[in-house]
Amino acid sequence: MKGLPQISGSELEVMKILWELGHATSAQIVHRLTTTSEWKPKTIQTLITRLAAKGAIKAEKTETKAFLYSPLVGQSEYRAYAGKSFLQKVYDGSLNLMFASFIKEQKISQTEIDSLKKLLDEEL
Amino acid sequence: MKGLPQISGSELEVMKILWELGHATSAQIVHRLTTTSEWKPKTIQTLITRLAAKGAIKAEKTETKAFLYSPLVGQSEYRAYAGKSFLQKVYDGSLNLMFASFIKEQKISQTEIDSLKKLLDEEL
DNA sequence: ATTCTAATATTACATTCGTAATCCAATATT
DNA sequence: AATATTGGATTACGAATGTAATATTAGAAT
Repeated sequence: MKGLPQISGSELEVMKILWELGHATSAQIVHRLTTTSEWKPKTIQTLITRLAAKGAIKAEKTETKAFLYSPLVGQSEYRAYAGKSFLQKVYDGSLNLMFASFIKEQKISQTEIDSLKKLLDEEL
Repeated sequence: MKGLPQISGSELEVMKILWELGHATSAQIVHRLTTTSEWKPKTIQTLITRLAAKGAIKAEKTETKAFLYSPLVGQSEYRAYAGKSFLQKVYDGSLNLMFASFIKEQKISQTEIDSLKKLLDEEL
């Protein structure tokens, strides 16, 4: 049971794409991110490279020169870890406190409230 | 709508003490943190100084040489901001997704479930 | 008044992050 | 084959962070 590699905010945007697509070439990633962000292609390349160096994604050789990248860290795995860290860091681990805070701060619709209550009911 | 100063993880530990005590001298902060952490006094001093430089806390002159430090950023203010950022960054803003994730990941007791449902009911 | 001490201020230094640019090698094009 | 293009590797560089040490200065003690 090791700790996940540290994934920075910018890097996370790359991860999101890989989580969505399953795998992608750097050209695909660059294409997506240049339309949704202000990053230059080289910047995106750097993020990809760093993620690979950290072991958060793997780069597979293909017949062409381009690698095919895929996530080695799963999104829910990441979310669980990030959530736990956040909870610990900001709320000293108190889930209730955190929920209360979120419910108070974010305006939350009746439909959302209902669906959350349903979620809680299922949790038995 | 300001934009809170960026508070790092280590710095946050100092903030927590000030939030708890309302205000404190550096000696007090150092005392607390040297017992609960491995940090050297000088390290803690640095954190205090940086927080002051960032405008997260204020340093008031007293009759003695020591300053009295107090938070300029409130804990709930911080939590609201940190929570919103986390939600956006990790769940792309979906509160439901996040809650579902937390409920699934953290083992959550029946009492907690009940108290959360109560919270949701109050939210009308 | 002089010295000791404790608090603040200044400086340090490696790592990570954001944000790229340059260099190099392997295909695609002409 | 010669060249253009493109993907990957290497290098860049400042800001923030973690973690402190050294230097200075203002009160405390003698």
